[in-house]
Amino acid sequence: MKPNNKNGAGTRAARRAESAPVTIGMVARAAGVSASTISRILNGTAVVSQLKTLAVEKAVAELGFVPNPVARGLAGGRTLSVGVVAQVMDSPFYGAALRGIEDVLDPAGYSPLFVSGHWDAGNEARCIDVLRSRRVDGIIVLTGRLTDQALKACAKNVPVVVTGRALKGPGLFSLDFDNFTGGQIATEHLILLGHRRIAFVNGDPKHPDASERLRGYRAALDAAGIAYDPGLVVPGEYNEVSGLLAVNRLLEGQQQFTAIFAANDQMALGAALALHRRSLRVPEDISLVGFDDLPTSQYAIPPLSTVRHPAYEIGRLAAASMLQLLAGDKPTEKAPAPSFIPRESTRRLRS
Amino acid sequence: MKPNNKNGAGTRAARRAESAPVTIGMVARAAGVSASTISRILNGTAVVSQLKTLAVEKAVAELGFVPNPVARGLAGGRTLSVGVVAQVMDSPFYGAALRGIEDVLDPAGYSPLFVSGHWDAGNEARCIDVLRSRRVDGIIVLTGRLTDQALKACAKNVPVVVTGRALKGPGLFSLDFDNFTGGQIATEHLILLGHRRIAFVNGDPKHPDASERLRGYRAALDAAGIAYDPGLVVPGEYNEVSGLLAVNRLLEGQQQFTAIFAANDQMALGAALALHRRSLRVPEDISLVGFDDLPTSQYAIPPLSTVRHPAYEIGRLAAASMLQLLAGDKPTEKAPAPSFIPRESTRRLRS
DNA sequence: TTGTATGCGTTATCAG
DNA sequence: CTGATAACGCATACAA
Repeated sequence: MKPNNKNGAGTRAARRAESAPVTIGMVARAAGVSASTISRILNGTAVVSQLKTLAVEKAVAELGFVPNPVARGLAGGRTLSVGVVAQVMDSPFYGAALRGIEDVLDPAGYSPLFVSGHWDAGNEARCIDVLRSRRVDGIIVLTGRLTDQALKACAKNVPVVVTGRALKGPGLFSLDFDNFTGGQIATEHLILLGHRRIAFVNGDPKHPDASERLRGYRAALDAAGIAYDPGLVVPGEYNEVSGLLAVNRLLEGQQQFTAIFAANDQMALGAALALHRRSLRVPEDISLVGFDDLPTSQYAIPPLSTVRHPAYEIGRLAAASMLQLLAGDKPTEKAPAPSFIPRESTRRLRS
Repeated sequence: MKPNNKNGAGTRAARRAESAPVTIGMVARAAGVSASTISRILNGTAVVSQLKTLAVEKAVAELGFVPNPVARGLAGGRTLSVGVVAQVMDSPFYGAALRGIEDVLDPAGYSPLFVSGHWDAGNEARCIDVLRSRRVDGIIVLTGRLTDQALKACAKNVPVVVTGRALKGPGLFSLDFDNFTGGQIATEHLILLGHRRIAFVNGDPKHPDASERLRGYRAALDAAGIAYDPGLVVPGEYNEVSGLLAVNRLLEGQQQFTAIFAANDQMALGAALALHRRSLRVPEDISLVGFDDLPTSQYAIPPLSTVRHPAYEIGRLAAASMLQLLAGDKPTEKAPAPSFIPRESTRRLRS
């Protein structure tokens, strides 16, 4: 009989006092089986007799055994964690997506590991390294700036789900929101209300979304036979202050316009304030539409007409796809189509 | 010469193709030293000769060796990760705090592991179990609903930093924002402007913050010799719609008031919309102040006067405190004092 | 100062 | 179907 060190309190283990770090070995002894059997039962790796299964389940329950994910990660390669590369944690848009991801991953027993890329390809690459070093089972990239190539390379080693682009491949799944159509329907809405001089506040050109939304804007203009006027397109950076500045520039440039389409809600809100400062009323004097439908947009004054970009839902779908990939299945999720949410910031052009 | 299995592609390792999972052993061979030495150099556990140190550093750089946190966690007990119990990922307030935490933890080599408690004590307890099972080195709890006792118990096993309450102890540090004073200065501001009928939109009573802010409101009233009128205090839930509803209730209740103090900005924004719907202008007819100073509040129409509650900064401080705790030091950080940010939603009562 | 042996808690491999 | 036994990659006590 070999000496069993059941006395606990080993050198290092002692640090983590009482709080019962029950190990698989303890369960094994309690149930009168080997550790391998426990592992097999818990993971469904092989069939074991009813008898032992019951005994083990009982022991597990009584001792309150919880497998150590760290050890599990080292031994088996699975850590039951998936990395999420977001860009900025505190953007209302990403926040919702993260919640969606968490809501799906959690019930499946997976933990998300969030890291921020800060809209920088190099930084995103570093994030991926961190995640991989932590042995995440999969990586979700929320609309990053990494090259398609980098993503494909990454997918060779670990399942990848990416939003904001179309890019399928082995171990790689993408969920692409249709920003083009989004930009189009927003513009069409304004055109339908009689507007012809429609300004566009562009998003950060570094974001792939932005150019698509602009393309949609131009397509709608084209379809309505309205000439594209570059003077009506002003740059922005997807935040409130840039929307405010953009409208100031527009106004100072003596541009004539009756409506503004901002490439996201945050800029639209900034634009609204700029108009307010000049005593221009929305929508009486100027119609305004945004993009994203942030939770706060419906409480803006006036409530903002916008294109719904369901971040929470996209987060859920991305996580669900990852779960499929992890299970060895081929994901079939599809990003929801954009839809227009008319509220009170737009109105028919007075003729 | 023992057979060195340098051929790579072992049974399981094969799965993670190429992408160089450089191990400490490979560096050891390359540098001509033992693995222990590498470990010692990387962790500063012991003094090693300049010569070997240089050789190792060179090998590490050339091979691009990155210690595997998983293995490190199993062996040493440290995972270089700290758990963060937030409540709702997509609240603008928590978003900022999370960013602050990440910004401090990341340079220190620690990864945050975010989990959402959803304002439920039971759920928070479960979150802590998850975090502990993942062997995080420390836990940051952002204003949860756990009992002080539960927190103290937890701190026995792992360092804990908690915001939103005063609760020091061994391995336990707290960062308490002064909500009382915050409520007080907001109310004082309105009183100074000549307002005496000041409505208060309360926060979710389940949040500890809310009652403190209310207490501050009452204290300011008292100090100014204004009688407290329960009819002017209406319940809210810390979100926009509840602020809107609260004001509706106030208006329908035929209450007379010239100013509103909402216990957070989100409710203040909802309140603003409710007033707008009734054609009551802010601040001409009603003055409005919020609490938190969300990034969007300065772009509200009109820009919202509010109490600054620096979420990002608090996140940073919490993370910094955790780093101290982890280093064996006693944290000395202190939550910033609340300050009032006058903007355009308040004005002197016309006499 | 440095290398060797051992262990961390699981999973995977291989005999039975 | 089941139990030893060997990894997993690193940190540490121990010996040198």
